[in-house]
Amino acid sequence: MTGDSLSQPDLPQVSLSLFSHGLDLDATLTSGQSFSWRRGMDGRWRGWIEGRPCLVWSQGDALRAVGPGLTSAAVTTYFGLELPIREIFSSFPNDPWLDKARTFAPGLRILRQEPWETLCNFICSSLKQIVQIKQINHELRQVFGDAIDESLHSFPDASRLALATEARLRDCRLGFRARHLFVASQQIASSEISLERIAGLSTSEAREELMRVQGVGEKVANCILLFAYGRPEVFPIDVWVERVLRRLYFHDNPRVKHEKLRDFAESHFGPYRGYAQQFLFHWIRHDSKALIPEKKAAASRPRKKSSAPKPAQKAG
DNA sequence: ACCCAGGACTGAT
DNA sequence: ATCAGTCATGGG
Repeated sequence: MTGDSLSQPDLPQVSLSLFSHGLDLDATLTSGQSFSWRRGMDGRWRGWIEGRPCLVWSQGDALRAVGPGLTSAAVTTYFGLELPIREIFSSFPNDPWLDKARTFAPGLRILRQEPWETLCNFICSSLKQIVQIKQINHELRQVFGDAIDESLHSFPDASRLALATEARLRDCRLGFRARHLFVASQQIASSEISLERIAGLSTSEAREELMRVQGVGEKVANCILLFAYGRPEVFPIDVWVERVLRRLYFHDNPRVKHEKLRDFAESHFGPYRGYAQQFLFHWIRHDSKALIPEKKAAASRPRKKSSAPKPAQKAG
């Protein structure tokens, strides 16, 4: 079980120290975009960058990373350290809710992950909690991945999962998602759909192509575009984000349709609305005071600022 | 026991 | 084109 089937060539250990630009690892790695990082007792995170195992942690203003074959370019791209975060923030609208969300975790960033694993993670995300998606990711690695050591396994590629059976996938707690993941693996392994080609398409074309994959609808496609293909303008609306939009932005219109929420987000949150979405998502899931019951919310809703987000005047 | 979870697919209108 | 029903499973 050790040694002969290692997928990792024997690369030299690399230790990096990069300027973190305010990156908050804890917020970023617990914000429901990646599912393979685990925090050790020492607060350091063990996970994967470009298919290689590594250890990352914050040290003052530095982001430290250690792992075999690691490059500063890989770490920089993965954590989005090259992106103009000040410009992203200044592009946000004047919006008290978004301000609260951003203040709650200003170091939250959007990762640029591998498309295949991200595709699998979000196919498995349907009606699953984040802790369960992490469990499924771990299970898929243990059962189908290559062993780096006893408890560390790479994520299986599409051709590997395509050789499995739906029943064996189902054993990884996948439930009804087993068929989706199985068919998706075959679609990718057979090159019926090319994840590499999608990188060169426009966002709308890429979304259309991703939705040809079994188990990928609009929301999952948007998550893949945002968290793997670096498209900051997509705004995934899951049950939590929909809840925020309804309660905080459309309080006066309880029957507003999903389509209207999508159109509002497109026009309201600016060109980096994917980041706005992620701040809102992380805020409502981790701040117990973010979403309070409706009647109290109405009482404590900010009123002073006249430039508050328009709560969708009159559903047209 | 009950409700919910980073939804997608299907078949009936 | 919209719309309810259905799909497994585990956490709280």
